[in-house]
Amino acid sequence: MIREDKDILNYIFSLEKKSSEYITLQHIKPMYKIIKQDHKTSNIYVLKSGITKCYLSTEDGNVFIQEFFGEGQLFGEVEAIHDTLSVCSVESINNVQVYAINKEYFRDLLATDKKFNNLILKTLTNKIAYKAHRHSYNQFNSIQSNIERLKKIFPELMQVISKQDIANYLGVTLRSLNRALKNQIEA
Amino acid sequence: MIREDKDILNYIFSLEKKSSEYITLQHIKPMYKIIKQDHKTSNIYVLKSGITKCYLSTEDGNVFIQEFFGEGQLFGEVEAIHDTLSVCSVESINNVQVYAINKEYFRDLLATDKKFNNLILKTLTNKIAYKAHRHSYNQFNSIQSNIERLKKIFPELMQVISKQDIANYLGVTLRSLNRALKNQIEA
DNA sequence: CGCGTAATTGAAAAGTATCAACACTGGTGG
DNA sequence: CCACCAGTGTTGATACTTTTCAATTACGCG
Repeated sequence: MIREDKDILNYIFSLEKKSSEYITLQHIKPMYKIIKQDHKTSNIYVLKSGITKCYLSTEDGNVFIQEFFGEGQLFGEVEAIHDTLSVCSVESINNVQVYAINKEYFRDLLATDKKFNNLILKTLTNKIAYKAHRHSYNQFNSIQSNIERLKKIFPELMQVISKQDIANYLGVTLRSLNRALKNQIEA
Repeated sequence: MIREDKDILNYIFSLEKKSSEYITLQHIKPMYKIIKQDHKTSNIYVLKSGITKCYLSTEDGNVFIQEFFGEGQLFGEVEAIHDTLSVCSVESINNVQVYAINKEYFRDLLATDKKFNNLILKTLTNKIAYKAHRHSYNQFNSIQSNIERLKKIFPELMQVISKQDIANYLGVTLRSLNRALKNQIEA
């Protein structure tokens, strides 16, 4: 559920020193919007520590959490490659450290650094495969089995992430989530 | 709903002549599995004409259609880049023509041909953005509005794609789809 | 014609959303 | 120190949506 990507993180770490003008480390408090949906982005980010949520808001005020990002996860890259306004918002959940990478520098790396290019390709395909499975699983399983699955792969779930966020991740109401949780205990 | 990708198609077309040993045009009948889930793949495909469906089957026999592919759409690339067994199955819906690209050649292109590399990056990010919006929309809207949306962006829907496939795309039962369609007419 | 696949429909059961009330917690100011 | 407030979490009752199960019809094709 909260994926990580050590390969990216290590690589960025190795770049950090020699490219300090393009890669800066930022310390961010909880509930800060690092990327705002439908806005222009000027950086690509790699999460060094903490957890963020990536979500999409609809016109009628609904929020759907696409994914929680863990260590090493990359975001803002879709916008940089595709040159569009931001697709999602990304917001810190706890205290977070991110490497902010200058967009032009990122594009440059992508064009000139084969190893980096390959890492990004892998990250993108990972994201695609992740989304495919996630959507499929969501559709066919009850709220209850979805929660059980989340708890299995991420036991600290309830301590770290608010109920509302979990509900928004599963695409259900908070009420339904609570009922499912209660039934689980009884069963 | 059925996306296309002329850029990829044109580029493959331009490569076809000089690389005929690695790129072959295949003519395929309806209901043929071009890629089988959980199997090794040896080609990457670009759809020249026709429509295919890309779907994921679950252990308990459910089928969830990720996407319908139209002209120029690429598939098998996730497996090639990531070097895994196939994530989804891809099956022809009508008569279909595909360019089958040798996997090694594809990787070679990706590493040496900057324009190609860039096209693939764009295609991957497109796919991610598409999936993000699709999943979100699916969650928050009733079956009825989902259908209305599909009909708007693809009016020939009902003539081209079976009801069962549409239901599997929306992640609902055929019964529910039929009820929604009937209500739509009455309203 | 007869067969298999696709499509349609009804009724009951299960799952979810909506609305609304109430409990718990950690801070803030009087 | 207590009262108050905002944010978060909990719970019940009811209405609505979707699935499940099952029966029937329509269609294309050898």
